[in-house]
Amino acid sequence: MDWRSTTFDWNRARAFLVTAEEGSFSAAARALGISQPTIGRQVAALEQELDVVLFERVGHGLQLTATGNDLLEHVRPMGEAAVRVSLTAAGQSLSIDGQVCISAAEIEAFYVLPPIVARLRESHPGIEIELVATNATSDLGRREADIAVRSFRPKQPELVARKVRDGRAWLYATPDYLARLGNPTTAADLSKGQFLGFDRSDTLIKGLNAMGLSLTPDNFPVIVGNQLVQWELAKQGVGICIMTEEVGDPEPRVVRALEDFPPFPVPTWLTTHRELNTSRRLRVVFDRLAEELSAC
Amino acid sequence: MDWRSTTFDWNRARAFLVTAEEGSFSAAARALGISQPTIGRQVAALEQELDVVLFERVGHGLQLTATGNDLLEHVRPMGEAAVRVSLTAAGQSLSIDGQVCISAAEIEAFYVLPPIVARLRESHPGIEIELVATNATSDLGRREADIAVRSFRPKQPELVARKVRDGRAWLYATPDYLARLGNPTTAADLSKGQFLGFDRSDTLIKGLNAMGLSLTPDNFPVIVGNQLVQWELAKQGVGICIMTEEVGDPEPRVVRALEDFPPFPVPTWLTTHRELNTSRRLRVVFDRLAEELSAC
DNA sequence: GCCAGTCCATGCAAGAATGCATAGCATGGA
DNA sequence: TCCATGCTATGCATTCTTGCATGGACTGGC
Repeated sequence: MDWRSTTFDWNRARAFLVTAEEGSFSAAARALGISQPTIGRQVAALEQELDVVLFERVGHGLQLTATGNDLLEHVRPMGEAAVRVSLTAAGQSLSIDGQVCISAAEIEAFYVLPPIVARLRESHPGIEIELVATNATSDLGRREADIAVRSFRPKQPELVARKVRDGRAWLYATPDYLARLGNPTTAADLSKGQFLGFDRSDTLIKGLNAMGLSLTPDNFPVIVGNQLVQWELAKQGVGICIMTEEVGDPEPRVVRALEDFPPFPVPTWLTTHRELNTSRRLRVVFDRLAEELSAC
Repeated sequence: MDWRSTTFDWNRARAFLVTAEEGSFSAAARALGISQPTIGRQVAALEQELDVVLFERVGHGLQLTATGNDLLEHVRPMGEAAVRVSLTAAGQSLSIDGQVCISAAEIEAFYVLPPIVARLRESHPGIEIELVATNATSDLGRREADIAVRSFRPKQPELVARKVRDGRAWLYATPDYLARLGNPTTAADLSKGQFLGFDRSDTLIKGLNAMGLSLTPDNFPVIVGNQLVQWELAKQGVGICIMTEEVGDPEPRVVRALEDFPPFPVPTWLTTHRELNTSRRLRVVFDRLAEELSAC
């Protein structure tokens, strides 16, 4: 599209519109809350810009010319659209109905979020929730999600982040598997165990070793990207899996691998984009998540 | 109407519209012929003004937010109306069809203008002519007429005026009436004559006396505001009437009252308002009138 | 006919918007 | 991996716009 044809000053068009509707520069100035000389000059500038005569200055007051009348016919819908823009913008901060997309790791999405979302839907039926269960960190900057539930603080400084919980994770395995390992009681006993890993990076190894274990990539013969599948494998005795205590403890098929071992700290961070400050809908969901996640 | 709701900067709305349509600040800047920092700052200012987030700045390029999309829906018709404004304004100088109102003194409207208007209508059928025959000088400032045909230069400096003709007027009466006056041959002989006047002001008396006559209000027993009626009275022998030679000479019922008396100069001025410079229609009619009136 | 009220036009100083130059950064291809 | 390209963000000098104060002119009522 060629935008050159709209290069005339739109504010001057507004000055013309309000002047024509109100009947005088002074009245238009009062209506818009700006000064009368400004209105007069804006209209004069528009006349010069479009090379037309909009008003005939006739002593007291103005007289709309035929040309001005023709133009007014098209400037008026411009103003009506502007009103809708303004109302829509104001409504964005007020109307609560609409979609909110929450991204969370698979475990949270499966075990933690469903009851929270159910209660939210009950109290705010107008808010539609899209739940994205992925271990990949959704990019809030690209609006892949509105709110992310993560176990780390986001790096981007333009995002809004709040730590809502300090959780704990333990190592779990079936009693059967542990028996095969010789019922380990110390960290050293686990160095021959098989662990379930997320990927081939050594992030998890380093983390576990920092807690006192001494593992190598050989301890991770099974790599499963999907955390739910990983947990299912652990429950079937394939190996040792790290899991938050809220999920691991109630599971009858597994037990903690080392009872006297310190837990792994797992913080929960809520992250959202800047619209938190302007969208009431986003604020409602964010606050609810923060409240519920801190409580559980 | 409450215009407060449209107080946001319309130019910023345009910056937003073009940015959203073109996909980037730089592209929008090129399309509008202004600089990229300006576009970026205008959009940022609009976001702050409306308290919404329109774009997510994500490295290379921008990402329209849901809010931005909602607002775009209403800004787009604003832009479409703006295009129509621009096209209409440009068309005002180009389209020739429409009305033109010509004001003229009764004599000109009756004897001179009809054939001119007929030829104009033939060559430009799209131009509709409204002819106002009145001795009162129409106020072009108030758009009571577009073009005025007058025998004097307008006082208002903001009007466009051109002298198109130097005509001459004489004193006419019926031979019968002149015989009753004793067939006058000098100016002094006419001081007992009965003249037909327009009104009770002494403008006409002063003018005639300046030419060498010596008249008083007593010489004007019959006052007729309508020039056509006045001329009809003269043709029926009621008195002496001043008339342009184009009208007076062809009339068989009257003769010049004083053959050797110098004629009264009667210039013809065409006057119009400032739109002559922007309205092609007005220009066509004005030029045609100037041409035809100078020729006759 | 006078006077109060209201309107538009203009000079001047303060404030805001703009453009240029440039830095910083992400993307896609050799 | 490096480079070329195109994007956004920012500092600074300039230009443009705005508001205030004021003058001049017209309208309507007493």
